[in-house]
Parts: sequence; structure tokens; C-alpha cells
Amino acid sequence: MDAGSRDDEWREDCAPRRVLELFATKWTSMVLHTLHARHGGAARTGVLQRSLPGISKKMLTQTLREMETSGLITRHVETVVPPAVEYRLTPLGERFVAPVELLYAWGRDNADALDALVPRRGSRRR
Amino acid sequence: MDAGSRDDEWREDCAPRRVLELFATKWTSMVLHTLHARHGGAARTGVLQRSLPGISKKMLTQTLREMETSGLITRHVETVVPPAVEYRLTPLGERFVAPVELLYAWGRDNADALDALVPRRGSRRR
DNA sequence: CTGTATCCGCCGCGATACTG
DNA sequence: CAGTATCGCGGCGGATACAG
Repeated sequence: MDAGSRDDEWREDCAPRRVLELFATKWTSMVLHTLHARHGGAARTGVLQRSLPGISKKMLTQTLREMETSGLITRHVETVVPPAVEYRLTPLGERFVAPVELLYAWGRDNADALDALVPRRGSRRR
Repeated sequence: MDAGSRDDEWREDCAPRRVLELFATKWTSMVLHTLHARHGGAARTGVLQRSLPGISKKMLTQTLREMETSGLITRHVETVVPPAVEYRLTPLGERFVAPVELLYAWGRDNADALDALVPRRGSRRR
């Protein structure tokens, strides 16, 4: 079972690619993590924004919309004044937490190795 | 332990961010996976390119360089004619395989759910 | 409070051509 | 076979202003 095997094609619409696209938007995994680890799976817009230093309203909304489209979260609107919107992890989203957390855990465990070897991505020589 | 906890800051240079940057380059995880699953941890340039349909020489080289810089792989040059270059997973790289594989596995397990819910990233409503 | 609409710089990445 | 250099497009994502 070497180079000839066809059990994992790299087509555009294959599962692995789909997953990677979830990371294409920079904030997706951080929103997921924050929603889970800091707020037990549900939180309102403002709360999320305060929990994610540096994110803009635009990217927050955009990221949440895409996550909703992907079925990772749901969006509930309370028709009151002022409006209150709550986002909640779906079962699919909650199952996605484990892989993401493992990724983060790996980062923590190997932070020193990365510190020593990575100069910095995107650093520009002049 | 709510919004006040400080056990996971989102600073630019924190571990989680570092990990996400490894995915900033589209092909990184696929090269990692291919190197591990198809070639037992080591392979030459040409072999990798054939195993990754759609990748260009430019992106292959660029991705490999960044992975080398991050300490995920090593680069061995055989000074012969024509030149033969082999890339090999480092211990750090091999440890990174598990989280990535789990991510991919999640994609496979939930491919149907994604099929049903994801219209397509970037699709624009008018 | 939540969300939308522009303007715009930066950069990932593909296509192409050339070197050793 | 392995790698570099250039050009160009698309899109992420930040800043800002406006709306319900």
C-alpha cells in the first residue's frame, strides 16, 4: 500500500480539504475554542468579541456566519430592544472541538521547540 | 472561570496562534499527511509532487522550506547528477501527525453532514 | 447591541519561464 | 530532478462609517 493506493485522493471536494477550509478563515478555530472553553458552548456577540482581543466586528460576524453555514453553530435572535443574539455549538460543532483542542494542546506541549526554530512566518528581509 | 480567566490569552505569539500559522500555507498539512501515510516519513521531491495532484513546484518548494524552518522536516541533499533531495519528518513533525490525522478523520466521519450543510465557502448571496 | 457596506493593503498561490 | 524568479489575480481581513 504505497504510492499506488487510492484510499485518499486529494480532490477539491474531499473530506480533508473540507476540513482545511474551515481554517481558511483565520478566526474560526479560535471562536470555536472560546465558545467551548470559556462559555460552555453558547455566548452572545459582545461577549465573544470581548473574549477575542483583536477581532473586528466585521470578522466576528463573517466568521460566525460561515460557521453557521457549515453547521458548526446555530444563531438565535432575541427580538428585544436592544437586540440580543446568541450563538450555540451544534452537536457537529461540539464534536469538532476535540480535534481542535488536540491541535492547541500540541502547540502548548511543543511551544519551546517552535520558539527555538521558527524565526517568524511572514518576516520580511530588507 | 469565566471571561476573567487568563489561562489562554490570544496574543500573536501564543502557542495556539503558532499552530494555526502552520495551516496558513494551504499545503502544509497535506504534505505532512502524505509524507507520513504514503511514504513512511521520508520522500524525494518528485515523489511528493506526484502524490499531491495539483501542487506546483513553487508551492511544493515553498511549503517544504517553511516546514523545514518550523522544524517539522529535515532536508537532505545527495550531491549527485541529477541531484536527489530527500525530506524526512523530524520527531516534532511526527508528533504533529496525530492531531492532523484526527482532524482528517473528523472530516471523513462527518463528510455527509458537511455535504448537507455547506453550500460552498465564498458563495455570495445577492 | 448587532450587523452591514466600502475602501484598500497584504499575501497566498497558480502560471510561466529559466538555471544548474 | 530540484529550485528560483516574476507577474497577476483573488480574497482575507483591518479601519472606518453608517443603520436597525
